[in-house]
Amino acid sequence: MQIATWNVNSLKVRLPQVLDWLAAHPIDVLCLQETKLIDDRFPADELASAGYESVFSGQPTYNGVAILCRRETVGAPTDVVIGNPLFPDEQKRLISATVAGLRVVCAYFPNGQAVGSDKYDYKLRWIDALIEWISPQLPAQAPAADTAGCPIALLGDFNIAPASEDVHDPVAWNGQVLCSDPERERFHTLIRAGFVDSFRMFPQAERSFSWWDYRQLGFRRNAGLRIDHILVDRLSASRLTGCRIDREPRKLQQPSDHAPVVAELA
DNA sequence: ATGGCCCGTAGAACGGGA
Repeated sequence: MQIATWNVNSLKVRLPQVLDWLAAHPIDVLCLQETKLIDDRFPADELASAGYESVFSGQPTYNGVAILCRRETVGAPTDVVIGNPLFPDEQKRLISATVAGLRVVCAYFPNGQAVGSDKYDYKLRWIDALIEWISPQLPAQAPAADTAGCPIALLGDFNIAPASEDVHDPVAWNGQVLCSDPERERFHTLIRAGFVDSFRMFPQAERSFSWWDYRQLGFRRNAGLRIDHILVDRLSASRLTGCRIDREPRKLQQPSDHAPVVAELA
């Protein structure tokens, strides 16, 4: 089973690339962020024709998330939850559903704009509420515990580069938004709670990133950040057979500034 | 040189992204 996440920066613009990518890769579950589409305009029919059932939560202009499920292999998503019940929010950044026994949480973390700004404060509060909401959904790690949840994966654009190795220029980015200690502490709180960073379960090339600035020839210079992640519970992590960032879509004409991340579960 | 690009909403610039 292959699960993936991709911030498409407008699904209207990127739909042909998404369809091409899905046709070329056996992706079973694809989480999208920044669809930037109201629900009435979500291309559910085109995706269904391509074999994917989708659930989505959008708004005009900004944000928007979706989960796409390959009908033939995993069927339609069930038990859909929009947003975080612990954090009422006008911004559409969170959707979760159960797919073939896996709880899939698709998240578009706030950007935060600048350390100390109101948006940064919102980002930290949003993440705190996510942690409070999702931690109890993790399967119990003690074998005797009777509160075990189902396997769970948290995929999305976290807007956090967890460590200096995830940053093309750690000195320039030191303490900046996406790299600040409070953000990284929250990422590690998720790890301590029982999530595993799929990407770091496997050997990876140095300077592996998932986002590159459109400006300054960011992609050509590999001046990027690794901010898109696939976290899975520890038991599911033992089923991982690989995790990779697919840079190919970033090379296309009119690309998203993010590349998709893919993890494979046995 | 603190901005360069891209997207949506506009129907010109501007907010937002990261």
